Amino acid sequence: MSDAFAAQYDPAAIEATLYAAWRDAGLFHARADGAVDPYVVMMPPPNVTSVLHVGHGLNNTVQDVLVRFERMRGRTALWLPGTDHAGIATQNVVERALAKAGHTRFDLGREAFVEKVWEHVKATGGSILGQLAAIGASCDWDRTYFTLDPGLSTAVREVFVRLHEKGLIYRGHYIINWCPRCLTALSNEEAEKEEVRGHIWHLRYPLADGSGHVTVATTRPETMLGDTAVAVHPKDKRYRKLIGRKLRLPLVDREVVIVADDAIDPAFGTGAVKVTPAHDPTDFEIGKRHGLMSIDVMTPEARMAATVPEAFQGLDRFEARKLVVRRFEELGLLEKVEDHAHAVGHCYRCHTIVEPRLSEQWFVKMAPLAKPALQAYRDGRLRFIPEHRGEEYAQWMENIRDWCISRQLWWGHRIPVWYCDGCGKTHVSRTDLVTCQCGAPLRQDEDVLDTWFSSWLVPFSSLGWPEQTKDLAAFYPGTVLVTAPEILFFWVARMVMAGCEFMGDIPFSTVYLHGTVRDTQHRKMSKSLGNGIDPLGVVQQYGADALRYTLVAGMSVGTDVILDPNNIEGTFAAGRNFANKLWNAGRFILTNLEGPTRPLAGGPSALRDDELTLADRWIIARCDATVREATEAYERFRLNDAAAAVYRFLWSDLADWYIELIKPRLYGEAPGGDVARAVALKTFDVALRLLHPIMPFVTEALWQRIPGKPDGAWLPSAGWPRPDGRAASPEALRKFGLVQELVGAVRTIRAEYDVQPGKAVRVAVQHPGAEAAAAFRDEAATIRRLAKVSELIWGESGESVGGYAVLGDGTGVFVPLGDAIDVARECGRLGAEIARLQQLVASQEKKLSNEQFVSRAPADVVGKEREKLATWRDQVTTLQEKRGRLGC
RNA sequence: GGGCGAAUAGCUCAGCGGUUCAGAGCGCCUGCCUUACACGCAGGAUGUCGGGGGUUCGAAUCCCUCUUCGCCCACCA
Repeated sequence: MSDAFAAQYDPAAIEATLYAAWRDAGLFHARADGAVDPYVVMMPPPNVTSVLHVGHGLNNTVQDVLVRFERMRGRTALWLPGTDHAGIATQNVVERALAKAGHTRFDLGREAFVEKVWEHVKATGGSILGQLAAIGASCDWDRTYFTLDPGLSTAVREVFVRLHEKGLIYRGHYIINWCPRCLTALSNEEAEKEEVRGHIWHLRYPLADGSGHVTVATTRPETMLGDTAVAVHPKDKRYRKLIGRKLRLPLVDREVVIVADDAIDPAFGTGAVKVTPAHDPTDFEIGKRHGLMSIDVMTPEARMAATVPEAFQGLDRFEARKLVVRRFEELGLLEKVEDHAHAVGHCYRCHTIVEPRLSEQWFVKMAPLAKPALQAYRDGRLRFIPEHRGEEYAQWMENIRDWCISRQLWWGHRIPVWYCDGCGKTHVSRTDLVTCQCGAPLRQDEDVLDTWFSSWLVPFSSLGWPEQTKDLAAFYPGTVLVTAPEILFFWVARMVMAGCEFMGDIPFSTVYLHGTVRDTQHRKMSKSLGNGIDPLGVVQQYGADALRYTLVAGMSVGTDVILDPNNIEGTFAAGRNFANKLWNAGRFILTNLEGPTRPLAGGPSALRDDELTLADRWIIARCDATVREATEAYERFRLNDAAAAVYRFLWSDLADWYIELIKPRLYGEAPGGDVARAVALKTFDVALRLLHPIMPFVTEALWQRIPGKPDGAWLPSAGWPRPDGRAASPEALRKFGLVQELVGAVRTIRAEYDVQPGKAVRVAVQHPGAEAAAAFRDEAATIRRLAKVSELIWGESGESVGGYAVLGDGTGVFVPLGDAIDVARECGRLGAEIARLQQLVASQEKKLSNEQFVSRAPADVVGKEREKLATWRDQVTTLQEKRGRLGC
């Protein structure tokens, strides 16, 4: 450590050094041998090429706080980091780079392209992990994984083969979500439904015999080029007679039949539905039931294919839509157009509208996997925070649909399936195959697996599965999964299913879903909106602790974190200021240790009561209460409460009061300096530990300077403070509370009467309660010092002009101010105060004269209310006496 | 179309086992460079706790309803 103890905390000067020291000391490494009550957190692996954004910042700060907390409590804490190869996203990045040079991946060919992606990943990939270090993330870097690592790839194949053997993986022709931009199939989850305001067109299809027409309603007129039927409900009287009749499809001049199908809702649209089996899932099912033809009318890029009339060929689907509508209009077959809002799927990577498309893909049968995963939730073995998220999980599990896992990409785990063109056999294999048993060469399936097909395995694949490793034995199942709600279904739910299927147990028992970081208009932060906050910029300018504190203090269970990208200073200053406050409090305590002090091996309570002042006992009690509050808050994931508790203790109690009032003792102007030093140091030490999970750097920087700290000891492994029964003292809290009230009252009077800051005043304390009297005697020096009081008078001061106040326990406070004050103003003030109290008295009397209340409310409640009334009455009497003496 | 959250000081939010609960931080106003800190100290103002109705001796706190935001799910073309 540098010896500089500057008046201003400089995070940039110490963060990197401290982080390296922790890492080099092996503090973040969890040993599988002799692991103690393991606490395991799987980091949601960021995309390998991504750059840290504030969402990552929030997610990883939360994980780090939890992990540091549990590690300090002595548990073997494993926070396992990794990166995701992110199939579509990463391939897109490299393809865009190629496009700039005027090339496509097809120009390069598969092998060269994949090589290129690897180059890109090796050159730039994983830098996000270094960025996590910059915010203080205490992950076990020795175990960092990449989803394309050999070990994880083995796990992927193992899982594919096992599921296939169980009949849970199959290949088939179905309507899937197709992204015409990424040129790949997507899962249902990857096609994000978004409300789109469009139109619904009513198109007339003439009957083949010219005897009339049927009107169909559609939101996608261009698909009519691929219609092979019109369907109506079998019981729909309007159309019953037409079932089986033929229609002549305009534009394509094809005859299509009218079929009856239960899937049709007679109440919607016209009750007659055009059927396009190749471009709509419902139509596909109808087509299967009625043996209809499927005509694919689009190319992979969603242009009109060679299967449509020449006039439409090559047109983009939306151009084709316009043209179809125009043609219908020209033919007099466009009945009407209505506005219509409906949910349309968008590619989650490039936001292009997905096209439902018939194609051959690989699927995982999900229902059997969902069963135990749902059961775990129903049993209470898997819990969600906030709780209501569990219902979303359950709903999804209950309505689960099969998972399309094949992607028409090149970057990813290639599907471990080989086809023989000789004998036609299909081989599913753990190892690469070259030749078929029949002697013919094999060719591997061209597709790769969905990126999530590797990430759903990480709770065990990252620990060495399918090998039975020590890590796996020690750290599976894990403990908590921390993430944003967005990937609940993509990742969390699937991990639970994989854990149940392959490990026989859920991978974690708690899912903590924190909010999303949004701007003040509640918009998600994103590059395209330009409303993002660069966490690394914040770290540079304000320090990692300020970033972390702001994120943690701003979050509460179940709500989003709102930050203002247009007011970075206002957003992060509080965190920076707090770090600086801490730094200066520490600077004061640590530089005032010269002179005798007490070794406090057993904690503050090791001091004998008779050598502690009221203030000492108070701060010790407050410290102890803070230990309880903070610990419970961390345990309950109420990180903002933990932050607030320690903030209050450090700033309001320790800095504002205790440090101020022990100054005379430290300077040798009052006895007990050794005890004050010991108490200040010890309570400060405790506070540093309590705050370390949230603000690791500044706490460590200060803790390293604590004298007597064992050589080579670091805060992350320094242990967690325990609540101490002997330290708790309600009596000290009450009594010192009265001292604070008294000081506050005098300060208020001083301010109200513009008494010069340097000028001392006298204070008369009148009919104090027993505790107040004792407290004021004990802390007379404190009162004199903090309220600038020259003399504490017991009873009457003999003067009549001055400021009055009444403390909560009824003690009167009179500050004689001689001619220096405005009598009329003080009379008014007293009058207002009396009126306020009288109102309270009146409503209290009413309450207590209410027979219903007195008889029905619990006795202790009634007793308390009576006490309140008595106190207020006393206060009124006191104030009226004062008013009388002022001659109001 | 289903399901679910949230509405409390100018801002972000606590408080929701009913009876000192109307609070915190930031912001704002006033006075202070008091030998740890002006990224500071002291003092202060601000809210019919979204509207309406109900239960109760008593409701931000429980129930109903309305309004406004937000989230999740959904093959009504």
